[in-house]
Amino acid sequence: MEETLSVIIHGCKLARDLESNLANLSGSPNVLSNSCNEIIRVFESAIHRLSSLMILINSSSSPPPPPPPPSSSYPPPPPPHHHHDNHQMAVYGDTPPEPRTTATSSSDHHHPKQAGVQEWLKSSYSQAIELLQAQLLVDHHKNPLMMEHHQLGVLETPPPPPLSTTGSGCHDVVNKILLDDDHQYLGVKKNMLADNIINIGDHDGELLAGSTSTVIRMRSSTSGGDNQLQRDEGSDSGKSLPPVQVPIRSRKRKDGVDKLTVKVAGPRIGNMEIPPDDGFTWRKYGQKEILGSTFPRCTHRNFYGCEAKKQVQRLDNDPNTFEVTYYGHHTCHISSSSSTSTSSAAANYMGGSSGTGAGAGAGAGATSSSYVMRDVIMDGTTSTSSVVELVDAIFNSGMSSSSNNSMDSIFPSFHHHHHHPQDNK
DNA sequence: GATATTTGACCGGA
DNA sequence: TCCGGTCAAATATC
Repeated sequence: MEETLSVIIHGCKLARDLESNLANLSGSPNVLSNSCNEIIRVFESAIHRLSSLMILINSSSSPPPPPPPPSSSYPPPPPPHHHHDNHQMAVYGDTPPEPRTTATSSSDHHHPKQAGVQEWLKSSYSQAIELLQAQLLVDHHKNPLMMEHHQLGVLETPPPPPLSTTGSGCHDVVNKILLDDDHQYLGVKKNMLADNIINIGDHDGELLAGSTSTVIRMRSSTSGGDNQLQRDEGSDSGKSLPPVQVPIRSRKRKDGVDKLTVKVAGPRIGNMEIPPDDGFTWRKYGQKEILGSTFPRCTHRNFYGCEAKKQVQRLDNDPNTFEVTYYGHHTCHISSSSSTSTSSAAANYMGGSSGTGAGAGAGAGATSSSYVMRDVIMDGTTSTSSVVELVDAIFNSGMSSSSNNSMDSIFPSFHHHHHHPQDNK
């Protein structure tokens, strides 16, 4: 029994560690995912031990032992629910509740704890992301520099090789994340990083990445100006961020909305004219020829009253790469059905998506985007949604292609909440 | 008909 | 004044 309790305690410890490092790991979705998996494994082990113990006790007609003490850090598992139900992670009570069904299954009743924990950790992915994002935002507000330090510290940044969109490089990054972040115990989940994700960084910053030097950067744009902090710890390990908070000046949108820029490799198959689907539903509302750019800049907005926007600019020097800049934050969880998505393995990145890229045919069907990446990073103080979603995107590289990638299946109700963009005006 | 994209025009910031 | 973001009517698709 003591051993079982120690397992439970270990699980609680892991959960607490995860909670305490949530902000720090916001840029390492793979680490988070593995942490969750580890926690699940630990508790599953505890459940199995307890089950065996109970069998022994029952066989000897002894009174059943008291239930294992619940984790003080993590709340009890949520009520039984359908696998695809989108319920909130109760542990992070600040996350807005999502619609959930009241469906219960017999299997859930058989192993409420196991099912609860697993469901909690596995089926609340989007919630976790949102949560993470909120947490990240809070911490980022507290100490932007430290956040960036964390972000950069997690990802080692070797000298960028020639820009490449091959997946192997991204996988290398994942490995680095796990190893460098001292979370080896979590293991390495390969093939998680979207191949399409080439770089995440400040819109005005230089390109940091190649496939093996992908960097997730968190930049602050709390104040205007271009004098933003340009630090790349990964590539220059000799530098260390000072423990003091230095004013960070970065470009801030005139309307005060922060932005997040990522570079996304275009699809390697299918229509290479459009960026991959980022998992959100976007509506293109503008296209502008930009001086000095070969390709026009497309502007997209999100539906559903969400204030998020994004701009998609194909790079002149690398037409297969799209620079996607996200503004604002998502207040929705909408996602396109990705019916036309090239769906790259790349994760669906931020909130919205879509697009059909320039020249794409219009039509309702076009709403599904082909951009592939989900939010990634926000470089602004008020930005809230992106970082997490980037994470989401990264993780979704493996998930998104699966049947449950369809956000529609997760948020079917959104189909009934379409709002014409004009409504938002 | 509903919904989404295209595209020229308008407007504001630098 | 130029550049770029947004608007909104026209157009396309389902």
